[in-house]
Amino acid sequence: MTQSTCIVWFRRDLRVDDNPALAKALCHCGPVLPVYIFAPDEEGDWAPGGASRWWLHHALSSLGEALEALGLPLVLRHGSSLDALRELVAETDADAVFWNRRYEPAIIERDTAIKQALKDDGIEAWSGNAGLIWEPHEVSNQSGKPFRVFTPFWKHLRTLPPATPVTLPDTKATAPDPLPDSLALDSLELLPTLDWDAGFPKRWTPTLEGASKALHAFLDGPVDHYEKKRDCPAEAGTSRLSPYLAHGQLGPRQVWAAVHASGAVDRGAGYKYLSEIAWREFGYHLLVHFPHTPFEALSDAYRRFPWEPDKAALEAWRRGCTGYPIVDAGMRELWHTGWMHNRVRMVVASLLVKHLLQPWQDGARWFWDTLVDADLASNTLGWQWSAGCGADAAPYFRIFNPMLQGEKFDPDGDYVRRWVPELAKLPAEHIHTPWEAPAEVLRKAGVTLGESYPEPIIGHKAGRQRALDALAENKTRNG
DNA sequence: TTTTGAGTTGTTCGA
DNA sequence: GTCGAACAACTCAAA
Repeated sequence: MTQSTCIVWFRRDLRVDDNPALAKALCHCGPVLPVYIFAPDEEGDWAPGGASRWWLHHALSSLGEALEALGLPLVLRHGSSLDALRELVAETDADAVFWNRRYEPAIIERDTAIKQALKDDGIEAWSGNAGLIWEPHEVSNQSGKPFRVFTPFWKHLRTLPPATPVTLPDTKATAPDPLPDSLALDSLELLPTLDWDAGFPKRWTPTLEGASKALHAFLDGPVDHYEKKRDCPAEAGTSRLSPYLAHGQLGPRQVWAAVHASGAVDRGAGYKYLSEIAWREFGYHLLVHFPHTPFEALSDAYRRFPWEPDKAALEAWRRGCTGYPIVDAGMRELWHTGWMHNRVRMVVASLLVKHLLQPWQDGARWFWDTLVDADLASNTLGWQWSAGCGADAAPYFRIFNPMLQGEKFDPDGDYVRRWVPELAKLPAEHIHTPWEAPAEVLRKAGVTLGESYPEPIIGHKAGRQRALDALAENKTRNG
C-alpha cells in the first residue's frame, strides 16, 4: 500500500538544516513535496520590497538545489496560499501539510485561517518553530506581561534554556510521482527590471553556501573584536548575517550554537554578539504582543506627534543628498548594496525623524523597500527606537550630531569616501564638515558646495532645536 | 506594599 | 583639553 504525501510549505525558513517542518515530514514515511508559494498580497501591506525580492529569488534557487540533492524537487506556485495548498493536496493525494511559523500580524491571521481550513478538509496541519530561539508566547515578565525594556528581557532569556538546532532524520525520502507542475523561478518576476541591483552580487552571495561561509568567516575572526569594531562602518566588523536570518537561510538557533561552539563566548567575546541576536528576538516579542506597531507608535504619547511631512526633504534623504556626508554615505550604501551599517542606520534615522521631522513610518517604508535584510520586527523596533516612540526608546534628548558621529566612527573618512565619491579628495579633517572647509581646500578637492555636493539641508543647531521644540509641543498636546 | 535603581547605541554646557 | 551633570518618563525587578 502506498503512503500519502506530506507537503512542506517553505516560507521564511529557506534552508534544509535546522528545519523542523522538513525534519518532521521526513519522518512521515510517505513521499515529501516541498513547496514555496509567492503570495505578496497576503502580507498585509508588507509585501517584500525590491531588494528583498532580489534576495528571495536567489534564496529560492539555492534552496531548490539543496532539496534536489535530497531527491526532493521544490515546487513553486504563485497566488492564494490556501488555494495553492489545496490544489497540491488534491494533485498528490497528500494527507498532511507542515510549515514553520511566521510572526507578522497579517501572516498569523492568514496561517490560523489556513490551518483551520486544512483541518476542516481532513488534512493534518502542523506548524513548528524555525525562526526564533524563544517564541513570544513563552516569554513574559514576573507580572505575566510582555517585556517592554530590553535589559530585563535579555536577563530573563538567560535563565531559559536556548532551543537547539534540529537535525534531519537519516531517512530517505521520495518525491511524489507524478510530480506536480512547478512554475519557473523567473516567472515569479522577483528580479528588478531596471539595473538597480547591479552592485548586489559584488557584496552578497545569497545562497545557503554563502550563509554558512559568512557565519564561519565572522566566527573565525571579527567576532572577537565585535564590541569595538562593530561601530566603524568603514571596517567589516559586523556579522553581515542579517539577510540570511531574514530569509531563514540561517536560523537563530544555528547562529547561537555556532557562536558557542566557536569558543567565542568562553574567550569573553561573542557575548555582545549574542545580545544582538537577542535584540532580534525582542523585536519579534514586541511585534507579536503589540501587533499595531508596524503602523503606529507603541507609545500613546506619540500618536499625534507634530511631524512635518515634506516630500522634498524625504526625497533628499532617500537619495543621499542631505549635505551631511555620513548620512549621504549611508543612504547610498543602502541603495547600492541593499544594506547599511547599523551605526549609520541610527544616524540616518535620527536625522530624518529629528532634524527633518519626517514621520518614522516613511523611513521604515524606504528601508523596507531597499534592504535585503528587511524584517518587519527588526525594522519596526529600530525605527520606533530611533523616533523615541517605541519600547525601550532612545531618550528624547538623544539627537545624534551627524558631524560628531562621523568623526567618532569614521575618523579617517574612508566610509564617506567610498560612498560619496565627490568628497573623496577632501582631507579627513574636513570630510564630515565640508561647509566649514576653507575655500582653497574645497577648490583643491574639486568640491563646489551647492553644485557638486549639497549644502546641509538644515543646520545642525537649528534642526536640533526644532526637534526639541516639536518634542516639547508634543508633550503639551499629549500630556 | 512601597521604594529604589538602572536602563544599547548621545550631546551640550560649564567648570 | 577633560569631566560631570543635566537633559523625561516609564518599565521592571530587587530590596
